[in-house]
Amino acid sequence: MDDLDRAILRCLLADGRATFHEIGRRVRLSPPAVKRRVDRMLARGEISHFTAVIDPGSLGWEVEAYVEIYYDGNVLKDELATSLAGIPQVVGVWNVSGDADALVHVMAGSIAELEDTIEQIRRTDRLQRTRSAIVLSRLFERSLG
Amino acid sequence: MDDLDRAILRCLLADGRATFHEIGRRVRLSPPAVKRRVDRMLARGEISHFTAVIDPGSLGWEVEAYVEIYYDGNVLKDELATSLAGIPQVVGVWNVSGDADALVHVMAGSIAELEDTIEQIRRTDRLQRTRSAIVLSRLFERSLG
DNA sequence: GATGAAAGTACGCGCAG
DNA sequence: CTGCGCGTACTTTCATC
Repeated sequence: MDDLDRAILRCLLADGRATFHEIGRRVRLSPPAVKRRVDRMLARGEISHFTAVIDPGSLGWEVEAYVEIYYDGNVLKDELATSLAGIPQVVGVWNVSGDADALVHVMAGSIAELEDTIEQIRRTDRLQRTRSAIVLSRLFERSLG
Repeated sequence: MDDLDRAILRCLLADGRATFHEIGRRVRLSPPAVKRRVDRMLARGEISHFTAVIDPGSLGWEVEAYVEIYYDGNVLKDELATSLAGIPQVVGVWNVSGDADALVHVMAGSIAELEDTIEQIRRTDRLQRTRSAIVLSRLFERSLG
């Protein structure tokens, strides 16, 4: 991972479908050289994969919330992951240090659906309480370059 | 946005560099038909753009935290966004309802850098206090399909 | 379907260890 | 002298009309 790789990465973060030709033009490298470096970054896991960034709103995901969960005693990571992965509205879960034990990212179509989802989260085994923050607006979001 | 569009979207979420041929093979559509639909989704803003998903760890971003911020009185969205956008470690900011006023997503190379970053966030105008949750592990993260 | 562009592959060269 | 990484040339596949 040198400066050239980082420059290629910046191009791919900005446009994940950029051609090797176009990237090569920007970083002054031939298309095959760019491909080799991209393949290497993929093999090393530096690039996980490529994806489309979608607008949640235009897909009907109007409500977003971050829900802290507090549990009673010890809960295994796998246990928690498995039970929460079964809820489609749960799009991310992180174990955290601090007051709460875990942070859950929820996307829902409506406030009612959010309520249902939190209700479902609360049914998780040994879950003590939750503390929610509903997203009012995204101020900004950027990819790490 | 019909089922066919959603099927195409699923392909692009799984592989943002998939060719129109490959997508067409999966959804039983000709490559030009796929392209027209993708272009339409881009034009409508349903697909925002394409990008590479990178592994934060292999790029040196070893520490991740969510920082709630509480401010004193009213703070304008633009004001907050502008001042926090100046901190490179701040990768996302959302205004939220609940106890806190905003939620800040922070990525840092080390605990020391995280400390510095929180210190910087605290220097934001009219900021009263912060409450941090350091991410211990990602249990899972998925894209909304 | 046809054409032009990009991806993928093979081979040889130059440079650093 | 070996390994790595680039570029050129060529074939296959894809995009676009």
